[in-house]
Amino acid sequence: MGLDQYSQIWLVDFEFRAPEGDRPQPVCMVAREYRTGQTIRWWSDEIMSSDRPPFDIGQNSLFVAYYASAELGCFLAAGWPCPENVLDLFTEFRCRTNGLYPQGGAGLVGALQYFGLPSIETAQKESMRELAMRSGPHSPVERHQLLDYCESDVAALAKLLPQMERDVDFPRALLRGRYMKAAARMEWNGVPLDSHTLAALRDNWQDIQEQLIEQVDAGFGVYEGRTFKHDKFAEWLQQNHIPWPRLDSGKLALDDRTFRDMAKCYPQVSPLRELRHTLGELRLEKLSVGTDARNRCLISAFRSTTSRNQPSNSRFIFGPSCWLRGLIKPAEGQSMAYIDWSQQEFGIAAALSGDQKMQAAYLSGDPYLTFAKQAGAVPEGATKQSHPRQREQFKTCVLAVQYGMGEYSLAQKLGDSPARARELLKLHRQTYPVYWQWSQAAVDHAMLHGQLHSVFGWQIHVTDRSNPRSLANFPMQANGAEMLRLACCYATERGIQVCAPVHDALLIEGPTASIEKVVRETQAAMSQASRDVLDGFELRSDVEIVSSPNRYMDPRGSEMWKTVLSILTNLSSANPRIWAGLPPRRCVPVLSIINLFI
DNA sequence: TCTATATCACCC
DNA sequence: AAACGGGTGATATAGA
Repeated sequence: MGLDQYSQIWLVDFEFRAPEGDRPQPVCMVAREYRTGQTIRWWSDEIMSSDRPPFDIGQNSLFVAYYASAELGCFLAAGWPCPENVLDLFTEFRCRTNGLYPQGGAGLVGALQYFGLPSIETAQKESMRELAMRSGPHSPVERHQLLDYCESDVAALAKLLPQMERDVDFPRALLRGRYMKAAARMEWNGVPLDSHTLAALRDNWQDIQEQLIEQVDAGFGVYEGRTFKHDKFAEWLQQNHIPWPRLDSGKLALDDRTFRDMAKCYPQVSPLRELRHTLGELRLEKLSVGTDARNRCLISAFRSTTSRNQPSNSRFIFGPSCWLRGLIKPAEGQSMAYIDWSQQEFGIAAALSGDQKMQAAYLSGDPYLTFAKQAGAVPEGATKQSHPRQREQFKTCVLAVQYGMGEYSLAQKLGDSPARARELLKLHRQTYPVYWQWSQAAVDHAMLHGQLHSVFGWQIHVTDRSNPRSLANFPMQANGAEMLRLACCYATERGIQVCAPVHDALLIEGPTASIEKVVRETQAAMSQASRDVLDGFELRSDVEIVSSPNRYMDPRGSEMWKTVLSILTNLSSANPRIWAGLPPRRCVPVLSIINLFI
């Protein structure tokens, strides 16, 4: 298996405009056949007027690109069918060098540098990219320049491929390439948002902040504009004779936990705590929203060391605090569903370790309570309702084990004694000895062989800087990422409108009339993906459906959503132009809103 | 005045 | 020595 199985190998690069949040607009494309050197240069008019690419994309051809989801996004923009076989050299470079942190990064320039190949200057690259991004027509000279630049990237691919070919793990590389097609499709779809409310929040963001600060800070005087000043707070503490914990660095400890603990003895700091919390949550300026009111951003496939997607937290709607997900809203006649695997990492650990008791716990439907039963901590007949506290503790313990948490951290998390944490961890070890052996064996293998890999070949190189807890967690997280990718492939290939992947979940969309059927199909895709990764072991999934005109709401964020929206309502009653679509309401003093959620 | 670092907060 | 895996990003202060 290798390049020789293909009759044609096309190296392809596009230049395109990608206005914030909008779909890519191809500017030009260069494609070169690897062996013959036949080169095709197309400008956007040729791209957009053709219903297929000017080269073969069938079974016997290989499509090669660097970060293929971008090229495939241009395919979608042109209305072209996607290539059968995709080899993405970015992904393969990431896989090959994962954990080694190559000097020049994982971009095309970095990869060339890694192999000692010459590349064009980063500065020149920047200026060309700007030229491509520029709106408006390009002169013939500019066209020529851009096509030359585009071709230089294709030439770089032609130099990179022979360097990388020998180490490309072929069938598996194509599986990763296949995901790039799904990624392009999801980036193309995006997540529908309530642009009206988003605009209102954005427009009034400063006012909301200022009003909140004005009301609360009157009693403190620790803000300067919208900035919380450490030394002013120190002054206030001194005046009020409140001793405050400090960090090792000597600075005041200002995290929410400290505030919470201190509020127990000094309740007068509570309003400040709530204010800081609320202000810290208001981040929506950089959310990337297209002219069609859909949230779109780069999924950044294979960015993290475990091969997870890593979209920008500020641009992606699932990045910021979960109350902002209230902005997710299906268009008229449409429904959406958030479908996530139930206890995915626990299930992966159970399946891959072969620990029968752990598998039984997973299959019971409530792994946490079953763990408690297996450990003899609760009676056989215990339920979520009868033993909520016990269940919560065993749940926390399970999650802690997956992250390699020690007894002291677990004790903190539990709000219980280190002795209790030690006991829980011991119970886990006693109940699931096969899992613990398997986990230790993985870490040993990593240390001995200097690498660790997932079932479909995503690998990490182990260095002396590698953290044993990271290595222990790698099998769960990396195989979870494999599973998600497979599910995205299956779902998008079946024509399901996948809006976004969220690590252990898919957000999908469909007509309300058929949403239940689409959900079933997606769940089937996710089940299939779990069986494929876990050698037949099937993971369940949970579904949350929301239909127009309702909005998506994460229960954890619903209070916050209400609070912010009532402030907005309050502002709009003072100035109706702020939010024209809203019915008039009685004026609610801002302070009462804050008190309400203290 | 600009940049680097530390700290904090959030996501799965 | 630290003791929670994988991340991104905002903010405030210190330092150049």
